[in-house]
Amino acid sequence: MIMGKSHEERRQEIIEATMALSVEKGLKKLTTQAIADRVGIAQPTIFRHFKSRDEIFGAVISWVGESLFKVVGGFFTGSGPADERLHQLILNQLAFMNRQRAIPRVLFSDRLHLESPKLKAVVQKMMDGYARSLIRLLEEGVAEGVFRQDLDPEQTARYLVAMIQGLVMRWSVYEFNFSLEDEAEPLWRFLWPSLKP
Amino acid sequence: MIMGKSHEERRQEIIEATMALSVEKGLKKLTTQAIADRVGIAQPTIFRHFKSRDEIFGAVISWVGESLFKVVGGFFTGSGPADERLHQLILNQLAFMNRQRAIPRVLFSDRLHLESPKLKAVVQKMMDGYARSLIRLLEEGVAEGVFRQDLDPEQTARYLVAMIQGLVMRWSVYEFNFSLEDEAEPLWRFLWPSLKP
DNA sequence: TTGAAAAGCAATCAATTACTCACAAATGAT
DNA sequence: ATCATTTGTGAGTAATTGATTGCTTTTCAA
Repeated sequence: MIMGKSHEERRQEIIEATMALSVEKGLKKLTTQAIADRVGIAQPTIFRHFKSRDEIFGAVISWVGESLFKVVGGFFTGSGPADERLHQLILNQLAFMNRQRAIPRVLFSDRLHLESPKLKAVVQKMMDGYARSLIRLLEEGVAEGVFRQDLDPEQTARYLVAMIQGLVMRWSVYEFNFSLEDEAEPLWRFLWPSLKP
Repeated sequence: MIMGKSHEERRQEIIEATMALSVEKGLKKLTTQAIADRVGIAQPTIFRHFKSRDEIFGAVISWVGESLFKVVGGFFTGSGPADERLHQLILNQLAFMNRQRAIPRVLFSDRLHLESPKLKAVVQKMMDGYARSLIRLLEEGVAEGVFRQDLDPEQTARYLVAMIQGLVMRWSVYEFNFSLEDEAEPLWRFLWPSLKP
């Protein structure tokens, strides 16, 4: 019997295996057995490190959310003109998702939402926080005069989130067969006329 | 034993029960037992009318797709200025989805896509046909001069689809707690600056 | 060195669920 | 009216899968 890993190391291995499998196989085949096989441990050992299957997904969601916030958080509160920060935000967010393919499979999955009200609440809380930061950024831009004066920040934030989420879902459905990162600049050029003063 | 219904009637009942349940409970609880209970028949009777569970979903997808095309098809090929047709298309499509809540739960569900390659192909074929019609409409608008001359029809079609799909997914995740139809006009006003000449 | 705690596993449970089968009841064309 | 076809059902099967249990092995601090 090999027991090289500590509790925390194993937890992280399980989280990473879960994300990798969500990309490769989708959530249907994401059984505790499949995760255990991927990690190289027996299926019941999973439950030494997580109380339940849902707890694994919860940990994955938290990990992804924190990673995403590390990447884009700076643009919400950083200095510089709001339009340029929004531009960079979209660029960096799509580039991050381009690397972290588990995001659409786990975070944007309607499956998790409808199966587990608890996980749904976790995701919604994250999304709401993201939306609030985006609204603030848009408000700053309107005040600075770099966006349309009659721009509705809440509405615009909804549309921006919807657009990005729709794009990412499409990218996921098409098996990631195009570069999400390369889509960022054209998207910004398309959106800019609706934002500019 | 009551056997009032013909084969076709039962099939339709099963399709409608499946759609209703997808709205109420999501796909997780969408078992053949639940469908049978809803229709008021025994669970094995389901399999007198459908060869498999996937065949039910296939029938639902086809039915929804045909219904949607009946509503929006006219705007693709109709007469009149392309910008006004696009405007009406978005209005009518969101109004239709506002009534047919099963669409995001079934058609836009990543679950079906990843679970059944066959159903995924059916949905993608429908989506591709929709996108092609939209591209043609945009091309006509550019030729008419009612849209920007440097507008890229394929790219714009992708963005429009992504935006609508993102909005509808959000609406579904939030349990349909706002009117999708009321979102259509503001959405059009937001998008128009990116389309107009 | 040692012994309690942690990490591992084989075996198994319990629940779920799509699907089958043998047979009964209803239907409808002749 | 009759009987072949269709529609229906209760009972059961096989497969999947999250989670438990009892026991073994490894780890590591005292």
